[in-house]
Amino acid sequence: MDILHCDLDAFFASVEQRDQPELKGKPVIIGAPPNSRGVVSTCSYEARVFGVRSAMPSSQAYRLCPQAIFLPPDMKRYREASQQVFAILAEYTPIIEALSIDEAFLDVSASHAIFGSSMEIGIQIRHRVKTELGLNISVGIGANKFLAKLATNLCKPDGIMEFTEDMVTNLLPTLPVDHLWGIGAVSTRHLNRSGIYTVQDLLEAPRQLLKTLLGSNTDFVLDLARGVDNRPVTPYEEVKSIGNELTFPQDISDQQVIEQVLLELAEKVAHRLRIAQRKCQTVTVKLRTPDFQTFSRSITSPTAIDDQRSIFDTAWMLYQHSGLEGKPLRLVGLTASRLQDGRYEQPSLFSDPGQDIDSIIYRLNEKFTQGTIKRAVLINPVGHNIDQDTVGPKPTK
DNA sequence: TCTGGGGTCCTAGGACCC
DNA sequence: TCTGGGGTCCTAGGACCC
Repeated sequence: MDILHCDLDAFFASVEQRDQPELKGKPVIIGAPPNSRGVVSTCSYEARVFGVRSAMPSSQAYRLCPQAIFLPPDMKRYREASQQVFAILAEYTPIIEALSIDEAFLDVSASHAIFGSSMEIGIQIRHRVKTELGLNISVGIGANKFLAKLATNLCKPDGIMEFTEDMVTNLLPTLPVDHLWGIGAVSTRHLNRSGIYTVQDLLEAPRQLLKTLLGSNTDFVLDLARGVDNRPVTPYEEVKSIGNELTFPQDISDQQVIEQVLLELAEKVAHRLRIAQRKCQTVTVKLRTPDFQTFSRSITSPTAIDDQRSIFDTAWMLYQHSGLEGKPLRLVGLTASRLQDGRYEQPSLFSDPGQDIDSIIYRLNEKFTQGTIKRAVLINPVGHNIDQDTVGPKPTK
């Protein structure tokens, strides 16, 4: 029982209710406004009573709870609060794995001599986060990550629970299959169609059937179903991709607008690459049509890049060869992957004058505030010569 | 009802090489 | 003249997580 899973309750909404006392006790929804195409990011428990949930379209949330107070996310404040919480967690063990801004695993196996049992540590953490930061944090305790997280999910909100050996035997088998890590909406539907609803059903199902339903995930899921999870708590993992995307208020087919959006996305991605001291070899453009079909076009080059100009030029070229040029789109995204160490000059066959300019813009923006200086929209995307066959097939629909 | 934005991992087919 | 087998890389799509 050495793994703790700590999860802040309705985090964004709780920060707002803490800082604006007039919101206490009221349904608060953090996310996109109800008349937009966006979704709910987080909502207070007062809003959940009405059936409002994370990831639900804001328009639907409004229909369920018209009296709710809708607020846009203030990520800067949430990040500050998150850092304060993580500072408390770090006092109990150095082995912390952040799952997101409001969730973490702690390996406390070496912390008992100083801080007591896992339950005692959990109680201390909850007390301190509550009294020092005014936030509720739920804590699950288990022999491994999966059981600890399961405990949190069962004791939320504002709870603490240890998932005991006895619960592995008597409670885990009775839970619905979607409580298992990696079993989402699609797998649940497939399993249910085959008469598999609970963890016990899954354990009794023919292995061959599970293989066809779950593929390579089968062994991992069967382990979880028995309460086995050997994944270690990993404090740091190198980021593998950096991307930004944008859903438009209305569908856009004007190529000049798409160009401008790609330029802005390229600026954001390039800036984040530099912060992370990374360069990318692969650029991917994501396009979503009004019927919600999503297409991607990517290209990998032997030269790693991190400047806005090169990223934009590549993205624009991919868009122009996507087969969706001039078609209405509801979303455009841009992702950099195959990341390399960006601290050293990458060998290149060609010199790129744009890179120097971007370095200057970057440093100036670092020195003042980000976005003060921007590259003007004078980039001529022509000049790239790409073999059509290397871009991939055009969408058939 | 009408679907965000940030990610990770997996699969399958084709190109290409030996 | 009618066609191997293995391995790796790239690309596109999709499931899943928070």
